Amino acid sequence: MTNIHDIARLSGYSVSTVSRVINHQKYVADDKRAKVEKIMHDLDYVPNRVARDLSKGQTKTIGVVLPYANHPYFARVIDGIVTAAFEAGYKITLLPTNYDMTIERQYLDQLRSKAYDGLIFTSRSSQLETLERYRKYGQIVCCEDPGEGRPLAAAYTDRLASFVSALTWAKQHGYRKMGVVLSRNNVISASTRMTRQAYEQVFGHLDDRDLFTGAVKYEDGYRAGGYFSQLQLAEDAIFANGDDIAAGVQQYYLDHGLAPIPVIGQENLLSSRLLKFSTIDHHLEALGQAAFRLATGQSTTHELIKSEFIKR
Amino acid sequence: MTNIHDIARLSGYSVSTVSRVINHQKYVADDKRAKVEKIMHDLDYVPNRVARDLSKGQTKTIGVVLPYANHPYFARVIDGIVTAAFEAGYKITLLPTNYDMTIERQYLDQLRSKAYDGLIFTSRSSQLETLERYRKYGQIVCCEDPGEGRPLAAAYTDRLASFVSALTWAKQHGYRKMGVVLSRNNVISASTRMTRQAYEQVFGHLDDRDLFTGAVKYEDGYRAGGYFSQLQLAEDAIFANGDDIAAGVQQYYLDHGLAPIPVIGQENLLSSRLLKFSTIDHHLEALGQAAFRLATGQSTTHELIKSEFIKR
DNA sequence: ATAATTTATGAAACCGGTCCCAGGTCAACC
DNA sequence: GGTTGACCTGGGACCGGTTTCATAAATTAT
Repeated sequence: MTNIHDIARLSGYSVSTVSRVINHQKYVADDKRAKVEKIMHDLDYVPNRVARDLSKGQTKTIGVVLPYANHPYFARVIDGIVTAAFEAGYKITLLPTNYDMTIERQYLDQLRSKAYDGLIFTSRSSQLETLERYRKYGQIVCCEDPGEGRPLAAAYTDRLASFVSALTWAKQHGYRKMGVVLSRNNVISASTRMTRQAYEQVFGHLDDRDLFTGAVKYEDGYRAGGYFSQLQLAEDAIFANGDDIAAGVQQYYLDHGLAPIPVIGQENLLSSRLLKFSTIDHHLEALGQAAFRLATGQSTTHELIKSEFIKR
Repeated sequence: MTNIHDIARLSGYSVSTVSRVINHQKYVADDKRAKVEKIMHDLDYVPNRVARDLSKGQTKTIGVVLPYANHPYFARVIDGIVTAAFEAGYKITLLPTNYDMTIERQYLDQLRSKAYDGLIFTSRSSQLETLERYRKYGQIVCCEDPGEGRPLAAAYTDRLASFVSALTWAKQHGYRKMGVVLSRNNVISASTRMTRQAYEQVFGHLDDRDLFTGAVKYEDGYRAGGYFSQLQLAEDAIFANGDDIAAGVQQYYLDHGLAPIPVIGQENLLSSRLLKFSTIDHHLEALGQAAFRLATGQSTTHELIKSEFIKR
């Protein structure tokens, strides 16, 4: 494989000069530039990207940590990230964790090893403190509100506000009690925390029996439908952590000849449009774009993306 | 930032020995190994990934070329690729092209520059010959049947067979003529070629007026619905290049009070389950996994993934 | 006891670039 | 005429690892 030294030798000039030509720097005489370019072209030479990255100490690559690749939530965020990265000439590497802390730690160590210039945590299992500890090895962006004074860049949606307005709207519609579907029932998940908080603000105490957890996709929603319909707790409606999940709930009631149950979903996916139920659009592409911008910067700014409650 | 030379100096041993410890090679005395490990641990040392990549001449990274990131077809393929890559300890970089040949070429040049060990083309705009020319710089996998004797690895679904069986089934159901929705109406797109071929095999000549092109997502399907409904060509049903698109077609008819139109979609997405129309599941995760395996191998094998027609 | 292996270690070349710095030319300016 | 500064060029350290090779000690085989 031909390298910069070959080009230098063949052109009769120095490696420095060739490097200047490659990088379109000034202070190269026109004739020499032309000659070097011709030789590079004739030899079909392309500079080695890895060598450049090593020398420069940066890879122009951002790692995106996410639990699973094929999930509409993350697909939308990734879309935003990839779009912004493409425009900025950055590459995006996908880092699936399946919510395994050990694997998250591996990715943090890869950041230390200079494999990425920065990391975006679209979701996390590790403590915020852990992420902060790795902050010195590169930019780290999280997609939730880390709280005031945290030395982490963050892009997040105003979940609480949108949840409150959605639930308030539901209450005004006469729903006395709602069932809630969540993914992870733990304190790490910002979505879970905000949902509980909004629920209690609007409806009061959230009984654990009105809660179905572990829902990630349609089938889980379907199971949640089974759960809520068998329960005799008389939820008037269901607030789900995703449109596909909400669709699953509704479908269960439909399949079993039960009275249709109103649902509110999230993400404004196709399913909510087809079944015409209300949803919250968190503008995840914008979230992804903001996260990317933060990942390439130095600041620890917090950026808020407005969520939008869509009544149907 | 501490490097391998620091560890060598502090431990009193040579860089070679430290390297052996890092890579768990044999021929290091137990006591020295322990001492080196202790020092690495104390200094919180992590070997630089880029330096290793440069030295080894491989990055353990596969680039995935795709038109757009947020599309259910590619999301499923990516899911398969990422899953397989994770297990194999490889990284996946997303390379969006928006079907721009110039950009595809850039990614091919990045392969030359050793930025990736291999490239997977989930879709392409360039000629196959172009891809083949870059074959010598790394493994290249395409997701379509490149034909016999082509020096390219390939993983693809038996589109033609599944299309024929779907259309045959439709014909047996009494549909005399079907409208067809496609994304790109050109000879590069394998999906387009196979669709035309299957249609002509089952229904005979495909009139251009029965064809709606440029459909990528739900809204495009909706527009296609408008097109077909206004046309007085009496298509009995629509064969679409994706479930979400098929759903759009149906939704248009529904919204405008027209008689429901049967549709056949593709990918077995949620929309087809919710609206209960037939679809073809191309098992895209399996496709992605196969593509990844090929990308890390040396062979130019062709791997066929069976598609499945799901009648509803 | 000697030959043949296996084990252990370090020096140094190598991967392929970037970039600082030193040195030289030449026109402009005071 | 001397200083200044822009322009041009090359040497070589540097980024941080891997790997080949030479050397030597410790085992094992004959």
